[in-house]
Amino acid sequence: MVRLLVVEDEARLAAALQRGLQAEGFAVDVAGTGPAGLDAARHGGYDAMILDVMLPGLSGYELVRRLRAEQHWLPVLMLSAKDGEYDQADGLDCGADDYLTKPFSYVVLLARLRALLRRGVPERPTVLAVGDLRLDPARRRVTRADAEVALTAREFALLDYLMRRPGQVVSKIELLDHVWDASLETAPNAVEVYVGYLRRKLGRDRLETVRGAGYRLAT
Amino acid sequence: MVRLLVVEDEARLAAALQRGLQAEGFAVDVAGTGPAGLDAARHGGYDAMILDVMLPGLSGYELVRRLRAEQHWLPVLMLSAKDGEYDQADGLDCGADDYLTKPFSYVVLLARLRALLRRGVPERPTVLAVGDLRLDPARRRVTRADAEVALTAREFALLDYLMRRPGQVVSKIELLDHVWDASLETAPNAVEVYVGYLRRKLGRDRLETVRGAGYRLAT
DNA sequence: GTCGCCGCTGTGAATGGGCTGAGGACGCCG
DNA sequence: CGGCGTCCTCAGCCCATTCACAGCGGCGAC
Repeated sequence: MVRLLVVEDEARLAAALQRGLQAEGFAVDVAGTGPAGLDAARHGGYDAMILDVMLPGLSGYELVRRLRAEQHWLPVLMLSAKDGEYDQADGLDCGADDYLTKPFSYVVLLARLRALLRRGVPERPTVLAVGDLRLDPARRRVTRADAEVALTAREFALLDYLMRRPGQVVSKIELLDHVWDASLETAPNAVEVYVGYLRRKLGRDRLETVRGAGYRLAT
Repeated sequence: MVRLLVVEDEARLAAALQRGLQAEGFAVDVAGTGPAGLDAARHGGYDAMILDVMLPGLSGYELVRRLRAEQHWLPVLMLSAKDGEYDQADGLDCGADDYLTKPFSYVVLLARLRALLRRGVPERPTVLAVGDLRLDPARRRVTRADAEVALTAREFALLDYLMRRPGQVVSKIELLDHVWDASLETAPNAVEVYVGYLRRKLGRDRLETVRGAGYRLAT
């Protein structure tokens, strides 16, 4: 018997999901708020969780983040309204395993869910490694050629974001949106400043400037 | 029917153990690597595990540590090569229940195993150890370099939580959720205060502050 | 070469995260 | 009731961190 947890505050959608999934032979529990969902996920012994992003009390992002911080590797399929306010990378970054944009097809949901269950418990997210750089999100440690590098919170967040996209060009705007608080109005120069800090600590040639486009982490 | 799990990569020894123990009336499964052993131990419903220290993929120490961190209290009998690289205390500290040094007598193995099974599932986790700190959850005692340290209930709970995640950064929010009553609205400053108390009692450098992220127990 | 723009960096100010001493609230025990 | 131990809030301090600013340097267009 495969046990699922659905965390969704919209009662009609929650009920529809529950009925549909039960018809497929799953055992389904529903939680209607973020805190209730977090608690159930912690202690309920579920095989997977379907999680809405917009939730009262605690956002889906925050919920997954906390779950992962506590070493729970329950597979998570995230549902988001496609209002563009949040984007896909956000969900995956904070520890979800797959992602669907509302409105979604029920068949697609089922297929993704089955894929997730087949994959089983995601192996513990390993340290991120690019070249001789390592970044361990849980221990919040960064090493370069096995030597520890001390980073401030902002530097760490920036490097984290770049290391999840090695070789890709990331624009300053994108970095401001994701590494800095989106609401806060910060000058793009701040990104330049922090890239400068990272270059000093990690070596000049790790972070390439792509003039007019953004930055790229050398692979 | 008593079910045993043998985790041992040396095929000849594994086979010998399996035959011998089956002759004694046990049901015996064998896993040949650390990860396979961990997985079997988690889900296999065994009554006890015989575990080699040197394993491909995941050491025996690490295997037990993870198992205990997940609140599995399966009795574990550990086997180590006596090359002195690891010592007995290591094995016991990380959560094994008994210990044998290779080469061992089969009769002794059997006797220890029977003792372990008779004792039943250890009622509580064994002593948590990090550096020269020991914390015994059952007896509610903490020692530092063999000297007892008196802690209040809250201090104890906080240290307990941190010692189950050595080296990892734990945020104040997470601590409030787990060490304090989640429902209760407590200011994050309370965490700072109690970290201060622990530092006074345990030594200044045991608890590292990771600014903007949380705290980390030095390993 | 010249010009303009983009990015880099040293300086310094404001912020706010974290630490601590003081003390109030509460429960327990004599 | 008074003393004691524990829990937790509060306010003030310290200083690492963050970021704006402004001047400089270099790249690319022409």
